[in-house]
Order: sequence, then C-alpha cells, then structure tokens
Amino acid sequence: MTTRREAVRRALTESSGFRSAQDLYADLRADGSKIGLTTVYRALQAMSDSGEVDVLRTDEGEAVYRACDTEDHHHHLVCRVCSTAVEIEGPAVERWAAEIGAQHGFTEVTHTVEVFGTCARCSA
Amino acid sequence: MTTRREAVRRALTESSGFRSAQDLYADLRADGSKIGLTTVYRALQAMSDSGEVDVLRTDEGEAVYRACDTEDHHHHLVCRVCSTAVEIEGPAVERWAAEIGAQHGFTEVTHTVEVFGTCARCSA
DNA sequence: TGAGTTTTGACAATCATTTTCACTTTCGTC
DNA sequence: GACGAAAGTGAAAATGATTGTCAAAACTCA
Repeated sequence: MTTRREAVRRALTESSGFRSAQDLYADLRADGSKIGLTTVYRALQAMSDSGEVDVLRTDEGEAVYRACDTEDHHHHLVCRVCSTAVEIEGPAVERWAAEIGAQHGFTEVTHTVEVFGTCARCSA
Repeated sequence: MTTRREAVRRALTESSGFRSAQDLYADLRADGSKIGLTTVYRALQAMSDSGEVDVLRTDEGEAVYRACDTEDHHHHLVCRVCSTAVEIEGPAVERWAAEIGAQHGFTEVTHTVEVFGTCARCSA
C-alpha cells in the first residue's frame, strides 16, 4: 500500500484543474480509500509548503490546490465553469509588478495574478 | 444617530488599508458603538455588492474590505506589514490578461491582480 | 397615533480547517 | 525476526469566520 500522501498527490495530478481538500477527500473515498479528511489536509499542506502544488483561494474563501507541471513561478488561466486551468507565464506582468512596487518605495514585492474566464468547451 | 451602515462606512473610510469585518467590529465597539457583528457583516456585504468597496481574501481566507477613491476597476499595492494600500492602475495588465484569455479561447475574461510588498515606512 | 416595513443584534447554525490524542505503521538496529 | 523511537493516520472535538433565524426596536408616512 502506497503512503496516503501519494494517494492525495495522485488524485490531484489526475485532475486538470484546481480542487479543494474536500473535493479530493470525496474523490478518494469514492474510490474506496479509507483515508481521513485530516490526512488529506495534511498532505496538501505539506505539498504546498514544499512548493509541489499551487494554492489559491476561491471567492468563497475555500482553498483550492493544483499540481502544476513546473515549480517555477507562474500564473493560471482558470475556467470558471469546469475549473480547468492552463499554466501561463507573463514576463511582462512580473516586470510591471516589480516596477509598480519600486515606484512607490515598496520592497520585497510579490504579487498574485490569476485570470478567469469560460473555456472554449464550456462556452460552446 | 446615523444609521449603522454609515458608521461602518466611516470606520472603513478612516482607515487607509484593507480591514476585516472583525477588525471593523472591534474598532466600532472600541469607539463605544453598540453595533452588532451581524450588522457589520451585512453592511460590508451590501457595500461590496454595490461596488462601493473592494474585497479581497487574505492568505488565511479572511475577507478584507477597503473603501476606494474610485469605483472604477483598479488594483492595489498593499503593505504586508501595516496593510496600507495604494490604488494602482495597470492598462498594460488589463491588455495582457485579455490577450492571454483570447489566445486560449477563453471568453468573458476577468482577472485578479494584487501586489504586495513592504512599504517605505515599514521597511525603515 | 398606528399599521406596516426595514433595520438591528443576540444567539444558534454552518462550514472549512486545525488540534488533539490514542492508535498504527514504518524503520533502523540489534 | 524482534524492539523501541519516530512519523503517519484518523475520529472526534475545537476553532474561527461567516451566515441564518427571529423577535425586538426604529422608522415611515398616511
């Protein structure tokens, strides 16, 4: 039996969009796993701490996770219907954010950028 | 006696950064108001619905509000220490987001962009 | 003034997330 | 293979923000 965290990682990897801890828990239980909700949270926490997965917050405040292809800094284009996400890079945005920060005397500037829309399939 | 919602609006306006509902409630009570927490939430909800205030989520999932100078679409440069916020405009980012969305066949594209840093005063 | 409507706030209910704690499993070592 | 420490697990309780309920209070305006 693989370790529980592996199961969570796999469940997350099999999906193409952002998923909440509760979602993943439901999926795993539906697949017959006896995993506990606590463990799902712990696995996600650990993976997000180590940078293996990206986290963001929905408008309702729920945390959603995604296993990305790269661990480098990047952003997402997320479908608001099916939650499928495309990883995007935006050198222009990176520069812009740094510049804005500098202009106002801010140091250690970071930023969050997420783009939402309705994907081709869902808007059909 | 002004209406409760006015009191919330004023409390929010007097502060230069993003504040949580709980913060505002504490402020108002500290000022001697007998306002209830429920009412603070209702006032903030109403104001955010009408676009009078901007809302965003902290990393911890708490909703924070801010009374902005303009109701037009804009973003923020927020100090992660004192939470003071500067309103910023980024035509470049607007264009970039729309473009990215179009490139991937997404429609009705929106975006969230927030820049964080340590302001000049706090990094001193 | 009085009926009807809106606002308010104490309290209970929700819901995601975290903690607690006792129980397993895993591992290195003998 | 056996043993004890350390890490992993999960059920249930605790937390904390937010929302729902409902009766009391304030306001409207004829």
